[in-house]
Amino acid sequence: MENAQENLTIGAFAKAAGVNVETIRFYQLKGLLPQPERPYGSIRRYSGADVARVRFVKVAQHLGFSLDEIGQLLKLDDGIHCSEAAELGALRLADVRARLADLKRMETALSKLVSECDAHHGNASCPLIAALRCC
Amino acid sequence: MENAQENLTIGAFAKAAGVNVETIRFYQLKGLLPQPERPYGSIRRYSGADVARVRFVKVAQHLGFSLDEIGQLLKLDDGIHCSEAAELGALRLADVRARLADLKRMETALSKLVSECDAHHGNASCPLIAALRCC
DNA sequence: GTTACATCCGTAGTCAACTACGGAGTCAAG
DNA sequence: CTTGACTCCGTAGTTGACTACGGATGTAAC
Repeated sequence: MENAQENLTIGAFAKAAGVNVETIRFYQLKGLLPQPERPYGSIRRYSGADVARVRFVKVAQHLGFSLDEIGQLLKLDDGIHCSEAAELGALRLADVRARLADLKRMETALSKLVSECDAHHGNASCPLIAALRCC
Repeated sequence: MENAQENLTIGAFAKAAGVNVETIRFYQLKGLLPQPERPYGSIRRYSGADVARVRFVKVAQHLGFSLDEIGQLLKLDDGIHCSEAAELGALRLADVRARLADLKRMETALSKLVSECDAHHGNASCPLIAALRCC
């Protein structure tokens, strides 16, 4: 199944993967994609497996993994190094939770200030500016 | 009150504000700090008001404002442009909330995957890797 | 008055993840 | 067999918020 596309040129490959051609080349440079064979100084060809690999990268990125970490995950992509993968996932999770806590703090502070500003009518000084100035 | 430090050199100023000397100069370049007078080709001097200004920048940064936005806020720092400040704050708040939602989605997905990995003992393939591969 | 440290200033480098450019080579259609 | 699009490849630019460098000058202490 899903043997739809083989022998793609880099342009068709990029389109199939939903990224720019330049991104493909960038990923090759970074080692996230193999440099494909190039028979007799001609053009490189890509397969559905390559498309899947780029999708893997994009999904992982969406979960907060950096390209470096995704490179490590791709090395574990034999399915048998689950604990290593889980370890990377746990690191990411911790980071995501830390950022979440940070953003929640921002949200609390900002929404308080904005609503104070909205309620502010007199000639007292602006609560938002005052909050920034005082601390 | 708080007339503690006047006539600070840039080094003392940076220390008092908790940033590097280079950061001060960078802020001057960006227009966040005024270029102070320099009598007869000598050394610039800074006051407590400058320290307060840098603190303002740092507090605002912590709430998610970019340096550009902070520049705008500083222009409103007369306390009478509350609605403009509130508008900037509302923009930031919307952005913070969007990022919050994004991170929450990441958190949900990642924590599910990591706990599945932790519960994974057999020789089935790694849930995390599988999740990245399939989508 | 000399030494040692601070300041001045412009330019360049850092990080991540691309994006853009440009000149050459290759490929497919007509 | 030519035209026009695509590909190759290396290098450079982008964004934001700094950080580093380095030679010249100022300044404070002894």
